[in-house]
Amino acid sequence: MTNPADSIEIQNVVASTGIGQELDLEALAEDLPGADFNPDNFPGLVYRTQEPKAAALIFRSGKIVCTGAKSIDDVHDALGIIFEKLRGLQIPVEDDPEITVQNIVSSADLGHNLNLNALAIGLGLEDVEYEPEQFPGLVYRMDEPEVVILLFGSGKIVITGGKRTDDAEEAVEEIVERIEGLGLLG
Amino acid sequence: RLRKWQERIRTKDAGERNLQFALSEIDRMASALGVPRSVREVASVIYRRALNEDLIRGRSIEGVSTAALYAACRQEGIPRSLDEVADVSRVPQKEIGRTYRYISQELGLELKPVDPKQFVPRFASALQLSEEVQSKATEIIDVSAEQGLLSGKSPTGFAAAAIYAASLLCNEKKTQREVADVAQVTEVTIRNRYQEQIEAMGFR
DNA sequence: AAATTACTTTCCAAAGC
DNA sequence: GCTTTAAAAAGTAATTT
Repeated sequence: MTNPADSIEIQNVVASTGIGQELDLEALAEDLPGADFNPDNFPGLVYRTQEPKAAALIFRSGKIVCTGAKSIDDVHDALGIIFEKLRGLQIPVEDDPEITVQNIVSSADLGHNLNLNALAIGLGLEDVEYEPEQFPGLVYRMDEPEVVILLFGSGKIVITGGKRTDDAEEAVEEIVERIEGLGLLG
Repeated sequence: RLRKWQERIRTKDAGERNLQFALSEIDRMASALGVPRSVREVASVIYRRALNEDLIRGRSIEGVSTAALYAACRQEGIPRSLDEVADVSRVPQKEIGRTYRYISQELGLELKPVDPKQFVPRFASALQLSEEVQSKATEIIDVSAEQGLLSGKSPTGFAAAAIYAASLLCNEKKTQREVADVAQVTEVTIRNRYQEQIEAMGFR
């Protein structure tokens, strides 16, 4: 018996921070090789780090959004690289900018096929969105922890909306408990 | 005070005009889809409820009208696919789906997932297939759904494959292309669902 | 007819329209 | 609301080989 919680893999971490300094993005786009800046499309400058792989959106206000990292450590490493790059360009960056994790996307496997039709009714149609004509996954909004879970017929799931690593773990335990309680887990 | 009173009249008038427009649009789309008058009335009730609950704000009247009609068809057990509804609407399919999910949630419609079997009579008659093919298709849907093959699958594609399979079994063959056209799915989808369903039925 | 690419859904922050 | 960024799940669709 493998525990579904052990199958959890973090797929993406979204975090925000700021250097406490206004930026001239036009100039930065020139000085940062590989930077994408299209102010007509989007006000942020896009910069990608290779190792760890992540993408940062850098704004005129000095605020930064980091996404695509596979762990919270990777978020710190990727942002650390960006902070150093900016310092190298003579841009003053706060000593330890506060980094706030905004969202963690994880995947997991419940290990059994799911009858999504029965699950939609069992979990309660008021908390569920299941429209297989539009998307194959069942969308379940959980109250505690406050996350959104996408459940698929294969038993694979996606947990998103949480800010702590523990959220995914608690969510998996809770959803397994609920599905078992309904007698709908293999 | 007077200004506020005038404003109220103005919004009420606008609301009335908009309601009239919405109801005429529901009527127009319902006619184009060939749904019975009872469904139009259900759609009208849903639209009025959405209006009373102030769900139209930030959304187009057309979008809410179409979503109300889509919901009404489902509620009455004679669903139309989003593709079919989009064909007679002025708003894109994506917006209809998003608006439907919103009003469905807010009004607490709690509609169950669409049952593929509900498409069988309409698709089969469009293909001029017999009653025998219809009941065979229904049986195929029941058996394969019981074996868990339905989870996550599009109800139109599932129904289309069952109809295709049933037409073969009853010697009233329709091509995958013919079935795909009435169900608005691709031949690839029919082929994929067909293989699974045949297996589930114990054929082949 | 198989492979590839791309789009559907969920989450979140950022600045500005 | 929208715009952009990232990532997974699985189904469907449009292209390409």
